[in-house]
Amino acid sequence: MEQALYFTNSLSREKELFKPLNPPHVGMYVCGPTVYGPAHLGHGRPYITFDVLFRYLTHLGYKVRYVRNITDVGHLEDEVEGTGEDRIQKRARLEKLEPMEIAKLFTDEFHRCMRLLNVLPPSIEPRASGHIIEQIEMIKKILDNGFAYVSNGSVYFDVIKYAQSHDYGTLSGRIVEEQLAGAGSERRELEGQDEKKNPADFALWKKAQPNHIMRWPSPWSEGFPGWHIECSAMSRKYLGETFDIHGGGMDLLFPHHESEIAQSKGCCGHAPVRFWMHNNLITINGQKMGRSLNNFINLDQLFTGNHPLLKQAYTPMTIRFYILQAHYRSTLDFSNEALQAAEKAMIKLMNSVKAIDRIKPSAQSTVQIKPLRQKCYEAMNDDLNTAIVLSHLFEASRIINSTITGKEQLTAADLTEIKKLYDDFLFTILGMMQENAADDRSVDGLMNLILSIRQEAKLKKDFAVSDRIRDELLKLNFEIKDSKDGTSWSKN
RNA sequence: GGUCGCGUGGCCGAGUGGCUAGGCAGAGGUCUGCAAAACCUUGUACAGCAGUUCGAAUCUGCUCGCGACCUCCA
Repeated sequence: MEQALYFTNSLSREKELFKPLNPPHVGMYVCGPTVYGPAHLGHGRPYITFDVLFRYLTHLGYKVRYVRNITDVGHLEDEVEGTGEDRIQKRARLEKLEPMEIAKLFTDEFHRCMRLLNVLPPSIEPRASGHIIEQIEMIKKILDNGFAYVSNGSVYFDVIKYAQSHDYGTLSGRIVEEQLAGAGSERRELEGQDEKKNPADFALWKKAQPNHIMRWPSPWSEGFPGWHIECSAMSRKYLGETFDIHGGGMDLLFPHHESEIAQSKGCCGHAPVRFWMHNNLITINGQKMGRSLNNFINLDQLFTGNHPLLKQAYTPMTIRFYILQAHYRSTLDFSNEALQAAEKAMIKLMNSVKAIDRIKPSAQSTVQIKPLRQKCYEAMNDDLNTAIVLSHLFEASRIINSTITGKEQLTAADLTEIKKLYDDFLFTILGMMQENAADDRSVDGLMNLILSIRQEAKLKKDFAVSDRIRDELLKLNFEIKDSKDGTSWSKN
């Protein structure tokens, strides 16, 4: 099916029709995690957002190469304290672990969380530490082109020089002159600032301090790559000098992505990315959730409920649903109330999906099912509006439930249609999944036995027994529901 | 100070000129031995002020409030 997908290109700040460079192939790069700590809720959002984009593009028939990096080279821990100590190194020293051991630990942890959230693995997941050579090659080329200079063993990108022949700041709407004017009233004291010709310059290669463990040889010094160069080098290697989509959180727009553009142009002479996409941040009490603000809740803590701000545990699918209920370009505020509402809504939706099989087809349908599919496509095509897609799926849910209570009727064909709607949009594209799916057959058998005993008790009007069975099962998280047609159960 | 964005009914959260978003919570009802679920009904919402328009939550201006980023916190 041919669908015209529009999404907001951060470069123009407008919705643009997406056309890949080389259809049906799509190259997509998303900034991945730095693996020096556990992933928190704020990290969950971009990976879920771009997972949905990956899934949707794939669903539309594109051949997507999705590259998401792992940053494991570490950078400065705390420049304000002036220690210059590598973050990963600091953790390692504290916990007496090798830096790479830490990186491995949190990479595994990250993967585990992504799996639980049903985030598909990317096509390629390159590590920064495995692409030092590519980064050095790129820096060399930028130096050759005259857009960088060596200073005391470090290499800096020359923003002023670059801005004379190229647009700088187009992505973030910044003007070099204003940056240089030093308008910032409280400019921070940054380590290595005196090595730069200009405060606007940024590092491509940093010479390592003696206590810096993570280091690699280079033509300029033993050191490590600058903050931005890894994404440029790895995207170029796997997606080419120009590729379709680059995604990430809005907090990366400047300086990270702006620098990526400058580096790539400085190296190859043209812009690396055609469509930039940025998801908004998750806030808590109106403030950005982030490591630096120390107001984050780890994904694992959400899953276990083990955090002082959490009133209960939330399942991975609840988290995913909560994120999908908002549009990706809006901020999303954390609260227990919001998560609890999402949990209930999700369970309601999932229950009606399960209930489809209980419906007996009718000769005629009393409602139109077909239009829902096109409405879902329209919502996805309009800047990935997952919130609207969900509202249509709730409409389908209402139809299913009304059919069960006899208010509506559906033909076998429409039942198939509605099932396919959920398969495609809820499961395949939005990536939701049933969490407590039908365990195993022995539970089915046991439940059938117990429920038949309860049914006999009810027929004998022995409600003490029937209620006891129901209440005790509920304590074990098996919820049973009586209806005219019999009793159904679900595990919560 | 600069750049960008936000302010929607009790809560979360869609929506960019006229048509019910949706979810959660609340109220009433149907069903039911009770309960739960489900279904039906129910909401003076669009920060404030002024303007454009036949018509604005949606466009313009101003005011107030909040947030993100501002060069090495991915």
